[in-house]
Amino acid sequence: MKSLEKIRNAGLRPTKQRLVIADILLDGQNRHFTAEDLQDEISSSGNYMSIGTVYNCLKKFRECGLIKQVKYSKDTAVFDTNTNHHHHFLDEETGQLIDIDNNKVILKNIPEIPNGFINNGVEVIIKLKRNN
Amino acid sequence: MKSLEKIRNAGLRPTKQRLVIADILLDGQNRHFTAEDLQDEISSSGNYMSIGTVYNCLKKFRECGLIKQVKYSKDTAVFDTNTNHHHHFLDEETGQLIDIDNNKVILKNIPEIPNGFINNGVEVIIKLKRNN
DNA sequence: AAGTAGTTTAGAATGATTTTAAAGTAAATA
DNA sequence: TATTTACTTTAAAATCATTCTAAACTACTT
Ligand SMILES: [Mn+2]
Ligand SMILES: [Mn+2]
Ligand SMILES: [Zn+2]
Ligand SMILES: [Zn+2]
Repeated sequence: MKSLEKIRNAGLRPTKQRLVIADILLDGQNRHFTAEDLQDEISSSGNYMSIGTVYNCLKKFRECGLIKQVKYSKDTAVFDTNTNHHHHFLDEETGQLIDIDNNKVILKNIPEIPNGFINNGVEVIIKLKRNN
Repeated sequence: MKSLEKIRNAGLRPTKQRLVIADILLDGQNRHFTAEDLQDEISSSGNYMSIGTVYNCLKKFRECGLIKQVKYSKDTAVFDTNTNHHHHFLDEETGQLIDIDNNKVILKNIPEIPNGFINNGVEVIIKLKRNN
């Protein structure tokens, strides 16, 4: 599917900037990146985009489910092009994330959900340390 | 154990400010709080402390293992007085955390650790949504 | 008591993200 | 197609949590 269609299907206006970002991000690869990482890739691809627009686009993409955001990697916002329910290995030193397929992790016990709430998704983080 | 001992045992100098904080935090209750939350509690207890000092103390307490830090709750730093290995319920709307005992969660499968790394701890987050 | 290293503080600096408001563009309407 | 409307982009300023700076202070050592 073309970037134009993906953006239209998501209910967003296909601006030049959103198309540039969609071309970079929505290529089937699973990536974890910051706003600045993306701005650098945009530059490398021969385009220019203000950092404000990068943030605006990422917010819109997130809101309509084209990407996700990961909260535990770095102190800066990290986005994730893998929109499936999945888990992560996390190298706490560097913030590097590696995807874990949902079906690779099986929880035997899940504790009782507190009163007034419902389970809205389980996320497993396996923290990693370099071995030597 | 008295706050003075706890601080000494942790290898820190028992300053007036660290004692005030230890009195508030290390009372056996399990709390999740921000630097500003703590500064408010310090004020309520009739003491004054600059926000810089609150941050300095929390950093020292964290470094010597008297408290932990949770990375996925809010955008601001959240600290945790429960230093045992444990998991969390997370209300994503509010950032509220509820502790889950380590033994309440059993993982049946853990995927193979990537090459060059070792497992440095598994953390489970059960996201919650208000039910109605 | 004197010296040294560590700590507190107000205020400045930092840096990621958001806001502002003006100019530009996509979609809707005539 | 021309006009209108709503949304988007942008540079620059603002925000805000956190860290840094450097001077005054304090705990510990000798
Ligand atoms: Mn860069
Ligand atoms: Mn407050
Ligand atoms: Zn991922
Ligand atoms: Zn906790």
